[in-house]
Amino acid sequence: MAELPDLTVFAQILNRRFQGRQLERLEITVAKKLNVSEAALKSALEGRELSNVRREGKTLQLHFSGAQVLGLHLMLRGELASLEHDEKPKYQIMAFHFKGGEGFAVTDRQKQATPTLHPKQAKAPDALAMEESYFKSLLAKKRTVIKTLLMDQQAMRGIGNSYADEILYDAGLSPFAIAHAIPPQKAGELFHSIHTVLERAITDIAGANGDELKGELRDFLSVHVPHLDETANGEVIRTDKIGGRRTYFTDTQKRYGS
DNA sequence: GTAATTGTTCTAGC
DNA sequence: CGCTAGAACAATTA
Repeated sequence: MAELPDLTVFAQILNRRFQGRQLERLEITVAKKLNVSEAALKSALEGRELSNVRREGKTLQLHFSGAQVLGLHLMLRGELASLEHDEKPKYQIMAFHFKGGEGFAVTDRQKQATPTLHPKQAKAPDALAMEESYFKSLLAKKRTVIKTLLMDQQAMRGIGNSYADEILYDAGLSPFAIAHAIPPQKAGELFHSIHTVLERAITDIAGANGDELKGELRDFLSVHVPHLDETANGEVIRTDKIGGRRTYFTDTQKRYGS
C-alpha cells in the first residue's frame, strides 16, 4: 500500500501533470465511502480548476478553485492510475477527467479507499513537520512500545507499518523499546532517522517513477522485506508481531525498557 | 477453505 | 477516568 513517501511523490506528479487544469467530469464508480452524496461531490468539484495537490499524513488533499478540497485516503490497497485511451482501469473507485482529455483514476480492489469532501484538519502534526521538542516530550510520557507510537496517527501522522520498521532500523532502535525508557540522545537520533529515511525514500521513488503514477515501490526498503533473510549489512532479519502487524528487525537494534 | 494483509475503530482491562 | 493492548472489520488473493 502507499505510504508517506509514495503519497508525496504522487502529489508531485499530479501537480506536474494536472495543476491548473479544469476538471471537466468526475466519474464516481464506487460511492459507498463518500461522506457526501455523489451528486454533491460532483457539483462541488466539476468545472473547478485543480489548484494544488498536497500530502497530509496518510492522505492526499486535492485543492480546487473556489476553496473546494477533496481528501483522499488510499487505505490498504488504493492506487492511482493514469487514464489512457478511454480505458477504465480495473477496480476503479473514481476518475478525474480533465478538459482536454487526460486524467487519472483512483483504484482499489478492496474498495476501501476513502474520498472525503472538506476533510477536517487533524490535530496531530505531520511526521515530517513536527518539532523535535514535541517528539521528545511525546516519547517521555508514553509507555507503549516505540513502533506503536510511531504509527499512532493521533500522535504523529504519516508513518505506517513498513516505514516504522525502516526508521527504527536506521536509528538502531528495537521496535519493542519502551518509548519513555529511550534516552534523550537516542530519541534525537530517532527523530533524525524519521527525516532521513522518509526523505531518502521520497527521492528514490520520485527518481524511479518519473511522471508515471505507479503503485508503491518497495525496492528501496532495508528490513521490511518479506522473504529476505538478512540485510545488506549481513544482519539476520527477525520477524514478530506488534499490535497484530508484521514487524521486521535485527538484533543490532537496541532495546530499552522491560 | 483458510490464512495473510494493514489502517482504523471499537472495546476490554488495568 | 486515562491509557494501553488487542480484537474486529474491511475485501481480496495466494
